[in-house]
Amino acid sequence: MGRRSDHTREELRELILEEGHRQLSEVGFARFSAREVAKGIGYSIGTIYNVFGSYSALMLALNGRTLDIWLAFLEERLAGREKDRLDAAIEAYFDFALGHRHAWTALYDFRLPAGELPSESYREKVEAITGVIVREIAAVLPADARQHALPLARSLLASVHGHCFFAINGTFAMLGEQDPVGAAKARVAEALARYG
Amino acid sequence: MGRRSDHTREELRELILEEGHRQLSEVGFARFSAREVAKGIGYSIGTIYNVFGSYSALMLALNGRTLDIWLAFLEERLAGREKDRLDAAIEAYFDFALGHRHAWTALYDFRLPAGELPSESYREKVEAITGVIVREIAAVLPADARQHALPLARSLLASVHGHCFFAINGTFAMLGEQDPVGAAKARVAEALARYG
DNA sequence: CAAATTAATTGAACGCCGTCCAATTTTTTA
DNA sequence: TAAAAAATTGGACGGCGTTCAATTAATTTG
Repeated sequence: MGRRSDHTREELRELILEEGHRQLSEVGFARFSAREVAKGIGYSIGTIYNVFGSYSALMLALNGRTLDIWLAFLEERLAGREKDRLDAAIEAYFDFALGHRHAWTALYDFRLPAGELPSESYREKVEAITGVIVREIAAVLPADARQHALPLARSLLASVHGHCFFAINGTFAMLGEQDPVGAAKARVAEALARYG
Repeated sequence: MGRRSDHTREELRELILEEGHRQLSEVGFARFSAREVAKGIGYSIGTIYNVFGSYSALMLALNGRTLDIWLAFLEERLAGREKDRLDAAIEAYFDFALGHRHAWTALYDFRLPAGELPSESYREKVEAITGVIVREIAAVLPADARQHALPLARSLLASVHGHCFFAINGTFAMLGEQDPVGAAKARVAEALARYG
């Protein structure tokens, strides 16, 4: 088969990302393959390479999509919430990771080959999620401590991430921890307590 | 070539682990291959399978070796230290991860296929490292708060892990965090302050 | 000591993978 | 309508984990 006009380049890109994310969510990073995505949309492997150029570019785009979904999920959980917004954000972190286990895990399992850098748009997505946490932390800090919101947000994100990661990869189960979410909330509360 | 007697089964196991860990540390998990290890020790791929049975069993043994080295590293850093032992442990966490980047990363990049469980000996190694932290936390807690040492240790390990992970995978760099170790120490100190 | 048995080792074969690219076909341009 | 450009294919390549029949050496048995 030669040139087709079933889809524009943009449609094709969207088709691949849609099917790719579906498959990634289903089989997980270790079993994910670009060839299988091509099969799934009825195109050949070569077409994936036409559109994305490489496996890492595809993975980065898929992880970008996960970040998009994650951000939307987080904002939705916070929307309209009056009290305990940070706790809600922590719960959302865990719920998203547990509910999209494979996609979430792929965010960290996939590493760019040495020398390659994440695109600007990928960085923006990561920063957008961080931005939500910065905003929520700033909101609970006393006015004279607001300048600590960004460093605190980065650090508390790391703490929550560690708890979530151990919950998902089995480390906590191995060590007998039964309430990872509660532990994460406690650590965040202690950090904030310092600023009165 | 048929049966040889160059090495006993135990020697062969050790040979494979030695070379495997060397290669894993050099090329990282994504590029690591059992075939290449076989080449490295002058045996065929079949022999690796005779000794370990599968790729996951080999990886688990290699990660077990990393945990052994990590535990020894941690204990050595703490040996003879009088003050700020927990801070020293946190520094050791980061220093080990940074100094053995590929091996440390492989501990988390490699996931057992669904259904397989880590061996008892692997669990013991993880618990041994946790045990060090439990001990150090218990030592700084007031006597009437000692029962919190284990849950606190699990949780603070997760926090420190999150910081270390973000330091190594580039998330912190992306977000402008310049002092991951300092942030981790601050979070741990705040958690302990509560029992102060 | 010789013959039979057991154990270890090999490497080709299989079906995957990411990657590349010459050939083909359609669309667009001239 | 002819020429140029763009898109799509799928075979080829070298790699991977895994399996296993064949081979060879060590060990046991008679």
